[in-house]
Amino acid sequence: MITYIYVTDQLHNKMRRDVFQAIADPVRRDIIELVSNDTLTVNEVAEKFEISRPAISKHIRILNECGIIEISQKGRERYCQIQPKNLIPAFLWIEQYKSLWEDKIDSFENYLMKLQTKNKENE
Amino acid sequence: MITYIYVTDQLHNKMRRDVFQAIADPVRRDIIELVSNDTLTVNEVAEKFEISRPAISKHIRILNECGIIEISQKGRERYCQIQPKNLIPAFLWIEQYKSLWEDKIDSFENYLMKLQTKNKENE
DNA sequence: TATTTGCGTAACCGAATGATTACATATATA
DNA sequence: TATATATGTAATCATTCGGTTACGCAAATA
Repeated sequence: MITYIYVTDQLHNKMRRDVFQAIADPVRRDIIELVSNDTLTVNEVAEKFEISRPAISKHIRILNECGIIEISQKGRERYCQIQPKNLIPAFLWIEQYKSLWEDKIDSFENYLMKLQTKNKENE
Repeated sequence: MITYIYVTDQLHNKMRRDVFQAIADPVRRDIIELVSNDTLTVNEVAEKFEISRPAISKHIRILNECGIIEISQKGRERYCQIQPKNLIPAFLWIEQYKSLWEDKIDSFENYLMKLQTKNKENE
């Protein structure tokens, strides 16, 4: 499963742009959380953070470039809306290990159960 | 939900160590995939990649530091095993948006269904 | 029309990242 | 015991990242 691409910006920098890299930053995760409740303008998003508006602007651009945030311009305002389906690749990647951790938890529970049974036998 | 911590290494560098940052790197995702099937030594992991062994060693250290990979030393060999339950925080974070993308897909399906119904009426 | 507002972008900066090579060290083997 | 092997780590480097300030420009408003 290929989950990432490389893009080149105007200054010849190579950047990875994929969902995993997008959600790696805690600020961006907070932005996603914000716009998942409301459709907010860039400024409204920026107001919620301590860091500068241009910094938020950049984060939003990254989220937009990998499709997690959709932007609709209305006059001079840009409304940010979540596009949740673009989180699916990341979800699926992690989900493939779900059975593994469920097995481990299960066997741990079994271990605890056996322990309890043993203790009861000793009472 | 706090999903990350900052640690300081011996050279006074500050690094984020959390699951999201761990799985942000495609090489580390590939390592996770590898050791989810087999328990492999560090060298066996390194053999599967083009990059140098020390580079892989570092990646494994990062995965180990955030608990995704467990290491058991046997003689001079270090066996790497997946510890899948430490993927759960990332899984849960993404999963909270599942209902959103399911709603959107659902409404898209509804839209398609309505379209088909309309077409049938026109036949 | 002049001013304010919303927001992108350029230039810059320090720190983090990911790689490399060279080396150290403990364990296995001849 | 001498050598080979498995692996971590230090030093170093180029690149990327995430932030800042300064500025530009189009749209709204006075």
